[in-house]
Amino acid sequence: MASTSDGDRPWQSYHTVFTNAKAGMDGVDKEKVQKTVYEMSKGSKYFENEQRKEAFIKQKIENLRAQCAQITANDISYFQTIADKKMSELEASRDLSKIWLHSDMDAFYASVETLVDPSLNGKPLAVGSMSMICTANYMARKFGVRAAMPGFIARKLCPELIFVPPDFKKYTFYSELTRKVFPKYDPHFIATSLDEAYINVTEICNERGISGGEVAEELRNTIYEETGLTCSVGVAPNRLLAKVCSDINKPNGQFVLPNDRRAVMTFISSLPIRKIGGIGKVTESMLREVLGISTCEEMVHKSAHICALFSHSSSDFFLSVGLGLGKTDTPQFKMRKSISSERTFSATEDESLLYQKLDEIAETLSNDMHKEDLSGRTLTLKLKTASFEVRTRAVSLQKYINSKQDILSHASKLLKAELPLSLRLMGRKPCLTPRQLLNHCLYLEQMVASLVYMILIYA
DNA sequence: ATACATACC
DNA sequence: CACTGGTATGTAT
Repeated sequence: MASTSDGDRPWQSYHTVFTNAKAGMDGVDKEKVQKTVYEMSKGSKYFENEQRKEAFIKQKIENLRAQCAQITANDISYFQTIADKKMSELEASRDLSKIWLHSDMDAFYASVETLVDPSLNGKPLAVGSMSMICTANYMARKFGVRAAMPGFIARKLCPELIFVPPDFKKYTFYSELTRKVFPKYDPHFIATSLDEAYINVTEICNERGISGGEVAEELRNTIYEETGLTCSVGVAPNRLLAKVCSDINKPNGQFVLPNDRRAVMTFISSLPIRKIGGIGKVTESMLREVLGISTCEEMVHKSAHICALFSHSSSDFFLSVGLGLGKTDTPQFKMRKSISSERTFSATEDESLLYQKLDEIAETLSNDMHKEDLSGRTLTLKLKTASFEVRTRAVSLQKYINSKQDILSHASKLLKAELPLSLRLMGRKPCLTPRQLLNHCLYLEQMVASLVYMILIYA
């Protein structure tokens, strides 16, 4: 376990997400990046909060381990029966008749900025600020700079790094250009963000008698002609696998996984679970440290343990991943379930300033809701303290609301109720720790059933 | 229904 | 100096 002591290399135990294998990060000196990120973060409030979160996750893993140790041979045979039944049901649902593309623009925001200002060409570029980077171009990634990294750390890793502030109008414009291409291949394509989409090309392939790979080639060329931007594409029998595939030959590349069960199983057999959308840092650690699972195939090997330790929805998901399954249908209509607005500002203990911030957020939220003719009846206030601790407080109302005044009055009540509480929490160390609120955010949430009601009112 | 955590871009 | 913002979903109570 402890083959190296943290005393010698403390940065090794700081589990940032910044050193994961990611497209364009091949030749990066991970040790150096890890060390720099650690050095820049250590001692900060943010860092301390991360340590707290890590300790919590470690505890969760310990609990799971203990649970795992209690499982008897009898239990295992019982859960193996459950797992086998689940897997045969899943297997029966396997659909290899569809060909899905996942299209993913390469370093999208950075590429758009370079397209608009060619003088940026050939330079390491980050879109974002000293606080946060949205996207880094491939040259910057060579230094370990990447999305979700704070800019001041990125500049340490790459002093030449050029920063460009985000301009979502531009990205939306180019996103719309790409979205004019997709319908030629699938009128019901699914856009998941400004730079990503799923395209069902089954019919086009049949009509024109060409392969998914050929469609992908053509689509990438068309997107380049229409936008001047490159993208990468994955081709696979389902959306989950197509997404994994689009990352394989990034940038400006594609990868085809044929519609063949053997090919899928071979692909899955060595695929690290972290490559799967929905399996992040925490889930990866849990599965690896409790059950020794690191590849998708091992989900099947440990299926009994998975069913014994995890909920139905989790175990169903893990087993389907182990079998290389994913969604193959096009959901008819995706309705939004929530709308939110949040803003980070420098920590303050001034209550009138907090109410002023709340006012601004309520205004933004109300405007956003009116744009889409939405209203909701569950309002959530989100607060982040100066120590990065996040709290949420919610109320469900009798009526649906969307006016600034309604939002503000209910949110203010929620905030008011918190202010003495944060004072009490800090009560142990009087004067020294003011009730600072770094950040507060406002959510208006809508229940699924409520949305139907809303449409009746507003549509 | 509420609170909190995880994940994705 | 400086660690986002928007949405969905899972887990626990």
